[in-house]
Amino acid sequence: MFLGRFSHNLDAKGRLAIPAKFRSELAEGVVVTRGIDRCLSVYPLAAWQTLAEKVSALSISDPDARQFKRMVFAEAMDETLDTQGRIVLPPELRRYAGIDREAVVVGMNTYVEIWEPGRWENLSAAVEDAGASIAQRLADLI
Amino acid sequence: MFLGRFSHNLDAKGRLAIPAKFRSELAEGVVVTRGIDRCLSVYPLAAWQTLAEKVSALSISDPDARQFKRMVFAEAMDETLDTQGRIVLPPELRRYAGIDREAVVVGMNTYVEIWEPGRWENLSAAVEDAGASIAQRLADLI
DNA sequence: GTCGAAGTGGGGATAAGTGGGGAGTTTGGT
DNA sequence: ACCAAACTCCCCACTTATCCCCACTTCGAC
Repeated sequence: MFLGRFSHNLDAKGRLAIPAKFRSELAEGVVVTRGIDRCLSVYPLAAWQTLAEKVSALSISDPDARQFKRMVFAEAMDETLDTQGRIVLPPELRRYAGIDREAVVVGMNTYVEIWEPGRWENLSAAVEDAGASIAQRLADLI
Repeated sequence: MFLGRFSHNLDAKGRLAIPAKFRSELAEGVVVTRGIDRCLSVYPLAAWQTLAEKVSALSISDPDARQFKRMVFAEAMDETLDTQGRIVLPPELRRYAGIDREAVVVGMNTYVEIWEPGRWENLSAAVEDAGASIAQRLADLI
């Protein structure tokens, strides 16, 4: 269960410290890949594997499905936390998310998202204004 | 589990270094053959055998199936990694994929694809804007 | 204030990618 | 049958990147 928001810095080698609270659930390994809205998604290994099976099972004869498959697997990286609880963000993924030195690490219950601070600011500001209506729309789900 | 995208160079002898992360899963031997969309496919030996059975079982009376069968088996090469973790790409397969000096090695979860860099660029540029929808589709699978 | 845990930063050992030399085999021609 | 050319495969060497480890700093708790 990943909860909370943390601001951490990348070092010169592109390493990002994972919040200590998250580490035990990610100790088996993680998969980092592109997320929605230009963030990065970090999945615990077990969660990724169920996801990967579904993607792998897609028809090979459908060109769209082939392309989808390629992007999912080619842009994903599997890693393990280093002894300090950090992961390396490869340059391609940093570019995709616009992350330079600072990053926001966000718990999303079953997985973790990583954001460029400015982008995170914009989105959460937008949500605050629209908060009432969004909440109203989604309240029925509870 | 093959994940990620790597740019490697062929040497003058047509050898290609397999990313170190992939080697343990390919140590038993590999089969290199023509892939879809003018790339090359590299299968671990065990995965190839199950694939070969399926292709073998295709109807011999269907002309398309016969032709597919020929393409798969006639152009396939079985190899083992050399002591440096490299494989040789035979000239016919290089010509098929348009590979000269550089190549992109792509993890596809259960197997590996090898691309000419320009061709890979084109394909990924085509879906670059679709990146968000890919992530969306991925999210829906969770 | 002190202690401990967490975040941050860098040095050095180790492995990976790349390139080339050379022994042993095969191939094809004379 | 012999030789020469081509090929394969193993080994060595160099450069670069990766990872592990150690050390400093900051922050919160007691």
